[in-house]
Amino acid sequence: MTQTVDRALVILASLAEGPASLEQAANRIGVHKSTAMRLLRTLEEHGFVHRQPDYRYRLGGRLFSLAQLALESIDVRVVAAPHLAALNERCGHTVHLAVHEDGEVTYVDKLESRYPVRMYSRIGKRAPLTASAVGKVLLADLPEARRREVAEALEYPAYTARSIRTPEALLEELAQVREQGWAVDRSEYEETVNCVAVPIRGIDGRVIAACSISTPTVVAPVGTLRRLIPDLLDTAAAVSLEYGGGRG
Amino acid sequence: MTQTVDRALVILASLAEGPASLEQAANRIGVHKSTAMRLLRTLEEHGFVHRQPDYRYRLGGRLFSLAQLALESIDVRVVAAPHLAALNERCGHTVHLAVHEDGEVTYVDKLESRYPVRMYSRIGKRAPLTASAVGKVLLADLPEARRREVAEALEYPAYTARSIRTPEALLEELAQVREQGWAVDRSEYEETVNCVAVPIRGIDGRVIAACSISTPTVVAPVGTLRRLIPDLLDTAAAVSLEYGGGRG
DNA sequence: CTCCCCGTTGCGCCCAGTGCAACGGCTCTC
DNA sequence: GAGAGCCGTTGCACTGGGCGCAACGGGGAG
Repeated sequence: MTQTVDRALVILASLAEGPASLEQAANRIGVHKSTAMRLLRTLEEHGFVHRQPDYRYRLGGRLFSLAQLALESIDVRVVAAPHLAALNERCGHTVHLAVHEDGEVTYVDKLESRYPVRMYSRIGKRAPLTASAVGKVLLADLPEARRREVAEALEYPAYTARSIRTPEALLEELAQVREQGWAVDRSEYEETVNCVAVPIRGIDGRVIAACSISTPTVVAPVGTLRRLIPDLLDTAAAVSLEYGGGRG
Repeated sequence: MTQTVDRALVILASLAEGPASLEQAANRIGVHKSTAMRLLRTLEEHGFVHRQPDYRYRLGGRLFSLAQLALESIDVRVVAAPHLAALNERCGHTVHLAVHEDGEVTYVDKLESRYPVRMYSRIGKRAPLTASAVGKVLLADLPEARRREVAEALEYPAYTARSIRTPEALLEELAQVREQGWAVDRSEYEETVNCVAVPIRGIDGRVIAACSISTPTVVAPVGTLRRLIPDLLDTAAAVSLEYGGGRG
């Protein structure tokens, strides 16, 4: 679109192949060296390229700080919304989007079931990490040490007869979740609700959110819910991909 | 320097504060929204910004791939050279710059001692990881698991009477190196040579190279060498800082 | 000392980037 | 349901700024 910016970005990308002198850089994008110099100077002023003592240019530290900030500033909800809507359209059940926040699960988005019997929840509602499918998915991705630390610190109330009651049991289940790539909640929080969840991953591969389908036990037994996992996984994959900007 | 590129980079940096609509972005840098749009489009074509489903712009995945590539393409030698020269000027001893390569240490730069009795070495020379101060520094930064793995795989020849002979002894010493931030070699490779080394860190904090001062034992005992450590640490810090592009 | 290489700078041309204004799809309101 | 307002998009004419050229200068090699 705009020629100048276009050239500047091409020259920046070309530096990814390795440091270059002024003339090399100019040749790479086919412009006069004076033009390349002005572009590189501007990039340098902003820290996107760095000048080595031998006068060659290389990629600069600003790229790192920006990449770091980008990870934090991205809003998952917006990216996920249409995909969740499509999933909800297909299966008709309650769909949730949740993130890990202060030792609890927070539901940041929700689409209502089309079935007459619905489970209660709302956006902003919080749930225990120990007794929800989304909680397990979010915990399972933590590094081994941190996972153990969190598991030890959590409380394990008996929400139902099936609730997980010990750190050991939780860690064992998390290992399984890591392996199979999805988690299930069989009436572990509310007696009448089952749930399956899958991870949504950020650009760096880390889990940033979890996406789930929840159903009252009277509407769908766990077996029925399991058959929805492929669709759920596809949805999460689509969100992860788009969230990554297609590149990365 | 060039107005267009300058504006594009400012708009890019402003997105680090969070996603923005077209008008917000235009206001942030004080240009007409049509101008901002052209800039953002160009940035988008190159993947530096990404458009969310709600039409807002956020930082794009290209930043991550570039940041990744930058880590690999940076040439430590060029950045370190003047600092090493200054260090050599001050202390008069042999100064080395070394990196970890294929299970050995490779000296990538060297400045000669001003003393008549000199140790032998040259750029490109390789040395064992187990019996050199630079080797210990480079090993000490590896993650725990990888460190143990490498330690197990290495050989432990008796270069001298003081050479480290077992993985256990090496790992114990590496723990100390991690703690104190520098490593020493007391005639462990060559009977007549002592050496102290410190790490040079990349933008991500990982050790990318090691810098050392080596002396024949007849010129300086270990005690004398230890007094040079602060200067050595300052030198390494200066290199690390410049290597990071001043930002990051 | 001269030559050569490469980064730097001043200059004039003209193209490309800019701001304006009109368009259109969308949502909210009455 | 019509109107209003918001915001992204597009076509256009102007001119400012980006462009290539050519000359300068410093450092290294022969």
